[in-house]
Amino acid sequence: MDRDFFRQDALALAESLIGKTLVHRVNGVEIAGIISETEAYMGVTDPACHSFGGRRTSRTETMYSDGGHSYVYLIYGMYSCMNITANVKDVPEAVLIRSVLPAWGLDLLLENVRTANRRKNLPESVDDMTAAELFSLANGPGKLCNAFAISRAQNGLDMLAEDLFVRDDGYVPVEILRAPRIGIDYAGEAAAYPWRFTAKEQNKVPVFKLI
DNA sequence: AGCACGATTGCCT
DNA sequence: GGCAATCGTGCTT
Repeated sequence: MDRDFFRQDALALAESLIGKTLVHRVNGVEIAGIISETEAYMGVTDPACHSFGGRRTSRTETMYSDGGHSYVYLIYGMYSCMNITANVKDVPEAVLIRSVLPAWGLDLLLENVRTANRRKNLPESVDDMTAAELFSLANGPGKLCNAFAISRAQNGLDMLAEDLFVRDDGYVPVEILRAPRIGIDYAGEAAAYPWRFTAKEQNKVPVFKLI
């Protein structure tokens, strides 16, 4: 991807990211998955967005960077949320990555999930997991950050560098569905805007065709 | 310095 | 379907 790809507004970027691959390189090992669910946060005019009304604090500072940087914050005191900044510098829009379909680096990904959930009885190997079981390891914003080892240590990274980035592996969603965003009931009428994008699922797994 | 609450998840009934 | 876990953030004092 190039810088212009990320300089779309958040609504366009959120849709464009469905089917792209999110990659995190940890100690030379690549964890990667196909993005299957996103939400657009449209900046100063969006009551659900952290930068609503131009709010600019130490937490929201990276939202004001140029398109294509990571914005990672902590939610509910226990989970990280991974966003990618949209639009140009000083226009604080972002796209929340809500779900990915794990595709590469599955051994390390499973190990990350096991480390974050020591009490749960998770499979020891990916070899005997179905696609639906693999999908369940990263099908939520907090879960995918655990699976990808993303925390606030990864806040503000340039997504055009080689640590945490997006690439196009040729997967195209069979169909993109739109729905209201999750967990923003406080946002008034904006809570009903269809600014969440999902890849259509069949048998509990998002479906892509390889071009 | 204090406080209310959240772009969530998993476990319980 | 309800609810607890858990703490940084932003706003008030």
